[in-house]
Formats: sequence, structure tokens, C-alpha cells
Amino acid sequence: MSAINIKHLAELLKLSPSTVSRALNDSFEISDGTKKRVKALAKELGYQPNPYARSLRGQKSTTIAVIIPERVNNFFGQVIEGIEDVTQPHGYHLLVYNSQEDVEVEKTIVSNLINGRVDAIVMSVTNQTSNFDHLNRIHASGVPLVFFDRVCAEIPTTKFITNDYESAYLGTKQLIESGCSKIVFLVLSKEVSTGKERLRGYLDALKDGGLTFEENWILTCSEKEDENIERISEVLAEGYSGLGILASIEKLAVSTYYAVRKVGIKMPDQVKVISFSNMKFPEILDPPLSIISQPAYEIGSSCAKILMDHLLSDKPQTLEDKTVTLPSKLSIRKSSGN
Amino acid sequence: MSAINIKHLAELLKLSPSTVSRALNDSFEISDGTKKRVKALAKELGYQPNPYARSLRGQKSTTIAVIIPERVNNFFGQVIEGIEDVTQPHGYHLLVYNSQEDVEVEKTIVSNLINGRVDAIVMSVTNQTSNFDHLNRIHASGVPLVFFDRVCAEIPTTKFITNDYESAYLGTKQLIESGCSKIVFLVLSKEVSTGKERLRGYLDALKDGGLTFEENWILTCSEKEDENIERISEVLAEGYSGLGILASIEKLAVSTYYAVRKVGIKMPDQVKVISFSNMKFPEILDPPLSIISQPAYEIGSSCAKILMDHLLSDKPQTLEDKTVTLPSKLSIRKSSGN
DNA sequence: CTGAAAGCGCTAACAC
DNA sequence: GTGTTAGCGCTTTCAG
Repeated sequence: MSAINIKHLAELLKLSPSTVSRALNDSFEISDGTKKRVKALAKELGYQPNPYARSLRGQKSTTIAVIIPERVNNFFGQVIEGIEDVTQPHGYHLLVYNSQEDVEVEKTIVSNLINGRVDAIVMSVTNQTSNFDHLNRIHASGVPLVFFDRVCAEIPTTKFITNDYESAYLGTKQLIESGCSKIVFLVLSKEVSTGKERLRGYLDALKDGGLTFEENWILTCSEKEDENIERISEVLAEGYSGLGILASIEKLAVSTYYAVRKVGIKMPDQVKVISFSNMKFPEILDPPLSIISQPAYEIGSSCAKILMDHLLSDKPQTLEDKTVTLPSKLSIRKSSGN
Repeated sequence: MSAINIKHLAELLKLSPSTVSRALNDSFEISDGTKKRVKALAKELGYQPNPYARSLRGQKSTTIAVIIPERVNNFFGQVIEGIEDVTQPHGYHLLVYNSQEDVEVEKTIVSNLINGRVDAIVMSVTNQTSNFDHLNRIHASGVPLVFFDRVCAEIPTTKFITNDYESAYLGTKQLIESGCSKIVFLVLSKEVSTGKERLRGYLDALKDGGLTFEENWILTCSEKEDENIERISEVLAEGYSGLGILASIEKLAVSTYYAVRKVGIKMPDQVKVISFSNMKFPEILDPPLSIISQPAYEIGSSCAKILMDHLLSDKPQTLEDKTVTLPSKLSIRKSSGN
């Protein structure tokens, strides 16, 4: 409120505000002597420029928005860490929003970002995002936009994803090779980019592995954990021998563990499990979980690097319409029978 | 950049900017007719007020800073979720910063917040924060400041914590009752408020339980996981019968699980473990982990509520100097021998 | 009920 | 090398 500003400094130094400003910004037209005087006083009084005055004047905010669909999640936490490690040294600030897997919330968030609040947006869309008008509007408004993980093919910009198709293919193949003759695919949304690709990989692996896919092998789950455990339990309770489960989301693997306990069967003897997951300690689960882990930190830092290049460039081109794939890693452990 | 602004709207409507502004803000002195006309056009053109112009003018930012020492962590994720759920409906934005357990980073972050960038700060200090000058400066600058979990007793403001002393006491007591005669306390920092309190609880429980504390029962760990596993392994390898471990941080419990595997001993037979932790699925670890879980979401929402009351008040008082304790919950599972 | 004008704090032409 | 002035987009006196 009563914070110190340039005018105030100028009065104390008997200089004009513009000189003070230039001195603080190391303009070449200011003498070393005044620069020192000005900086000394600024430091002494703990002067910090008002960021919003600067933003208004300079038409940039040194702020980036990050929109994720879920907060309590290792993957997104690591992505943000990657973003922050690249942007913080350049003095950028991060506005972090949680769309809570709700398109309406996503729309609201996005509508707040088209008028200069941020210099760029990094986002992963919700499971439900099938209409892209709000994202098109952002893109049309000229705010640089980068997608990661859950992307929008329709928007021509840079996207960072992982090899979802291939990973799901390999995971499924692994289950088949471990002796599974029925493989259930647990998914939250078949509409979202990652869900689609993982489903494709799963289906192709089934075909190549000589298994005949049946519709009910796909279990579309919800955000309600209890419900999911219940439905997975039903599948487990059928007692099909040679059952495998490919969980496309970590939390569904966790629900499977709970279901296994509920039904009272043995993993991996009676059901084998592989999951997409970025948990830190899959080895200490009972049994140790085979996971496909995404290079979350690298995804975040890559997004940020491309944005920094763009934002710090003298003649910013629009962001290239391309998709960069960073490979995930499959780690086999006991849950899948090995 | 070329975004639509009030002046632009005014020209199109053949009105003055001030009238447009008033209409959009539902001023009582504007006729319903013009209000409708203005709002219609604003909506049609997707007008969004420039937030920084508004901030500059109104001397408030509708933005809150959240500073956490670590990003990939369930506890902090849940806290932020709690904060966001309260602040988002009021139109507040969240700048989230990660101090990475580094006081210097914390200082830098904080110094960027004293000049109007945010209307309030919610923070949990780093493990190393023992000098409070930078926090005092914030407090002196008049920006409302709320601490949670890891607090600064020295700064007279509102703090939300959990019953660290009591929880550690109960956890230790539980280990003693399960037959432990030596209990090792794993801690990252004995300087930080939570570390101090948990240590006190642990020590008092030892005393009341009739165990004679020895200096080497406290194992001060580092941020290096490998090193921690190594040092915990050494303790485990001593083969002390009746060994218990109280981990004051989740990641140290995880390291203990790895150490147990490395050394090849049995949990809970040869070592019993209880940990502070907010992990989502302690039941599916091998063995299921006894945890003291903090009410993270409530802590976050409580911080936010008090700030909202303050910020939305007509005559904001300074935030009361008080500490609110929200109780943690001890859940006993097999890792501690039950 | 509406308009004109000032100013939030900063920077960048434009003077000199 | 330094000062004067204008203006970023908005709200809010003050006029009428």
C-alpha cells in the first residue's frame, strides 16, 4: 500500500522519475555515479518495482499459467517442477490452476487468461474436454499455448506427450507373454488424447498377441473410488484364470489393489497388473507394481524451454504446430507375474 | 495484445469509457438500457477487463501467493486444493511457488511479493529457515501472511498447524506398547517447528514409557535418498531386537521400507514403523503402513477462509496472532506390529 | 444518467 | 546525462 515507488525515490534523490527508472534498469545513458546512488538507495529502502504497473506499461506480465486437471498427483507435480525450474531463473511467475476434470471450470479459468494476465499458457485438458471452442479462442487471442500429456490435436501449436500408444502396446504384450488370456483395460475417459492412444495400443497388442477382444474387456471408471473398486471387484470375482489388467491411470491400479484384497485373490497368481503411474515407490507395494512411468519432469521442462525461447525472442514466431514425444519407461515387477 | 478494451467498446457504442466501465460494474447510476447494450457488446466481443490495469488502479490484485517447500508431495497438494476451493469462487488467483527447501530461494520469492503482486501470502517455511528477517519484512510491509504446518512463532500472525507434539507422543507410545525398547526418530530438521514439536512428543513419550533415550536414537537425515537408505540400513543391520522407528516425514518411512529390503529383515517382526504421512494408499504397502495423517485439505481451506474474511472485509483488522491446531489422525496398521 | 479528467506506477519517446 | 511528457487500461472523483 504505502510501498516505496519510483517517484518517492526520485524526490529523495532530487532526480526525475525517469532517471531513476533508467538507472535501475541499467540504461547506458546514465552515469555510473547516479546509477550507484540510485541503486544504493533503492536497496536501502527495499524498493521493488510494482509488477502490475510494469505489466501495464510493457504489455507483458512475466507470468505463465499452468492448468492441470488434478492437484494431488505426482505426475502433475513433477511436470510443474520441471516448468518452474526453467522459468524461475528468468524471473517468471507461475499461476497454477486446477480444472478439477471439469470443462466448465476449465472454460472459466481460460476466459480469465485472455486479457494480458499471462504471457503464455501450459496446459493439460480435462477428461471431458471434447469441445475446443474455449481453447481455440485462447489460441486466436495470440497467447502462446503449449499442451502436454492430454492434448488437443485440433489446435495448431506445440504439444509434448509421451509414447502412449507404444507403452500401452508393450504393457499389454508383457501381460500376454506372462500368460494372460484376458486383459481388462481400465480407463477414465476414452475421449481424451491419452486414453485414446493407450486404448489403441492395447487393442493392437491384443490383436498381434492373438487374443480376441471383447467389449466388456474395457472398464470405463469414474472419479468415485468406491464405485471403481466395486466394479473391479466384480471382474476379479468372476475367477477367470489368466486375467490381466492394464490400468491407464495410477489411481485405477490402486483401486485394483484394494479390490484384490476385498475379493481375496492373489496377485500376480490370479490377476496380473501393469499400470501407467508416476508413483515414487512402486517397489514397496504388495506386490511391487509394474509401471509405465512418464518422463514428467522432462515434459514440464521441455514445455517451459520452448516457451522461454519464444518469450525471450526478439522476433517471436508463432509456436510451431508439432508434437514432441518423450518416451515412457516400462518397469516390470512382481504384479505382472515376473 | 490487440485485445478489446473499454475505450474500444466505448467508441463502438458511442459512449464514454467511464459509462462503459460503470455499466459493466453494475453501477446504480446507469440506466438499464445502456447496461444491457454495453453488456451485450462486451459479451459478443469477449471483452475481459485487463487485470493489471485494474490492479494498478484499485491497489489490489485478487491474487494470493502460496509458498511451499516441495511440490511432489501429497500433503502440500492437498493443502493447495483446500486453498483453491475457497479462493476460486471469490475470483482469486493463486501464484504457487516452490522454495525447494532452500532459504535463499525463499528469500527471493518473498522479495518479489512485497510490492502489490499479491493481496496475501500463505506459506510453509523451509527446513532451514532459522533467520526470519525476510518474513518480518513481509509482515511489516502489511501484506497479510498466514503460516501453515511449518510456522514461524516469531511472526505475530495466524498459523494453522496440527497437533505434532501429541501425534508424535501417541505414535511413540504405540511403538512402545507394541514391544519396542529402542525407538529411532527419523527427522530432516530439528530446527523447523514441526520437527521440534514432533521431537518433543517423541522424547516425552519415551520418558513416560520408561525408555532411556540415547543421543544416537535420533537420525537426522538429508535430502539425499540414497544416503538416507544407507544410514537407516546401518541402524537396521545392528540387529537390535525390539527396534521401532518413528518417521517424522513420509519419505523417510519410504526409505525405511527400502532399507528393510536391502538389509533383508522382516517388518514388523524385526522392526516396527510408524510415520507421519499423507499418502493415499498406506494399506497396500508391504506391510501396510501405520501413519499419522494430517488434515491437509482442512488446513488449506482454513488458511484461505481466514484470508477471505480478511480481504473481503470492509475494515480489515490485522490478522490475529494465534495458532489454530487441527488434529492429525493415527491409523494403526501392520507395520507397527498390529 | 452520462462525460471529462485525473491518476494508479512505470517506461520510453522526445526534448535539451 | 538528465528532465518532461505521454500513455498502458482501468475506475472514480467531479461536473453537468
